[in-house]
Amino acid sequence: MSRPTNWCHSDQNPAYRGRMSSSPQSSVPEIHVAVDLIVLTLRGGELSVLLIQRDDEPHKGSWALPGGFIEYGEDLDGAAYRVLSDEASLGSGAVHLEQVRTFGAPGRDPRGHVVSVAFMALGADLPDPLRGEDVADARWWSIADLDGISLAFDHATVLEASIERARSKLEYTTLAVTFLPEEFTISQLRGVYESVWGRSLDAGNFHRKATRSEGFLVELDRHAAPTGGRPARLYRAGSGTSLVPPLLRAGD
Amino acid sequence: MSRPTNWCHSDQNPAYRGRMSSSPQSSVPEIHVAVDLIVLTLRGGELSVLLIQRDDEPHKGSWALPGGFIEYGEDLDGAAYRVLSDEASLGSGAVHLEQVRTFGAPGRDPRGHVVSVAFMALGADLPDPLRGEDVADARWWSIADLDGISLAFDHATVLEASIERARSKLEYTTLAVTFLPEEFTISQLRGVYESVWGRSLDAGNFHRKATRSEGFLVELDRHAAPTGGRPARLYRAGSGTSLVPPLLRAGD
DNA sequence: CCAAAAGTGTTCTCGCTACACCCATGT
DNA sequence: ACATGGGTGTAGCGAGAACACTTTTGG
Repeated sequence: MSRPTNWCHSDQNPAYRGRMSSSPQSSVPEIHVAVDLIVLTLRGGELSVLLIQRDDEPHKGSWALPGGFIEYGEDLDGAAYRVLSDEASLGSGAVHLEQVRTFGAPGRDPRGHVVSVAFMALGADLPDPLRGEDVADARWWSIADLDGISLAFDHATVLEASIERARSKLEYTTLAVTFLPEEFTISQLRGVYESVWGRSLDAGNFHRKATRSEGFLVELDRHAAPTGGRPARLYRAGSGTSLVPPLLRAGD
Repeated sequence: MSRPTNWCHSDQNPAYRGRMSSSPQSSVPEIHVAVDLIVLTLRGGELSVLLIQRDDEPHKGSWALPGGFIEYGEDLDGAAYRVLSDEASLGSGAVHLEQVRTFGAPGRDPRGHVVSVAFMALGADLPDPLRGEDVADARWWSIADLDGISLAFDHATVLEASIERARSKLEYTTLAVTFLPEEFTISQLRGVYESVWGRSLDAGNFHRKATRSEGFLVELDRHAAPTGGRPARLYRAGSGTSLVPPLLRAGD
């Protein structure tokens, strides 16, 4: 990373010299680094996000994304997993974690300059959150129900960017399986696409495209319990990560 | 931003309380925030990146990406533009700037924990860099010539991620025009795709697809000076940003 | 007239859509 | 039997690839 060449302040700010001592003598306030988590799952066929109601100023009473500061020496992913486990009681095996973008406008947090790395976490049927400290409430929100709600900080923007990222990645990656349990049917997989994209897909065509994408699915010998019709074959996720050809959402 | 809810350290570290005072009393060293720039342009039909040869430890003598620390209160984009102007003498009008990803592994800089936001900057026929302070050398490298070279820090990874991002975005956005001057011909545009993707494209088919993509190009009444054949019509960039249908690189 | 680059036309193929149709189960 | 969801077959359409062909310039 960094500091490739002329360190902009290397000759002005002692904090940037040598081994980066921990206490700069200057009175310049520090920039803080945080992670924000956009935890997405499907609840009853609805794409849903985990939000927390703030119990402190600023934005007291507003709904916000879970997040927290990064500790010195901690990996970005590690911090995201820690927040996930602290605030959503989710182990690292249960979710797919992926960096979305970093937000660092100086005015986004009224208390100071906070640079926040947004992480998207996708999981299958995640449990109801435990209420953490300093939290008035915590619960899953269906994306559709968030229309009139205004989120704290710039979290509406962050959430919007993450959802669009997820929608887009379903097209050309095998990301959809992260919304499902270990074993699943093609119908369940189609349900993921329909829920995330908000449109219905032709069952027959979807079946063909999904089963023919190299590396997407592994066929099992078992079938799911029937739900009023022919029992569906079970599959698990294949080893591939990219979907060729892609599964496009374009066609109206 | 953030700090949505239970601030992980809000009750332990005074720096995270109230208005975020600038001088924590604890002895925990600070995390520093930097930007790294992947400046890409076309030089003689070759996709090229601006690198700087380090004049200080660590990695003294190695080639690295230009970069610098973010100042308190400074926007991420603003910091990127500042580094661009300081180290590459490029004004903000000349380039397209876009965030790629943030790298924050604690061991990536031996001097301390530096979280670095990578920005990709694309421009048309950018000038040779001026040599900044603390820089042994600075020059354009053709991507192809970098094969055996090992870059400082984790910059090889950062560069690789950026190039793949650029290649991919040419498919479904109008990003290619940022590599060209204000007015250009379809052949020049095709040359961008060929250089970045490293493969040749059918001139006729490309012409049709480019001119028929809504919002991609604006046709001008003038023509370029002929180069041994029929003079090519001039175009300038249209107002659209996404390319529908996309221009895929898949075929062979 | 010839070479070379800019554009246009044409054919073939392949993937997707729509929808008909058969399969396997519960009631 | 019939309803319901799982899965396959198939005709038609539309976009891309390959390449022939026309246009417009310079030598």
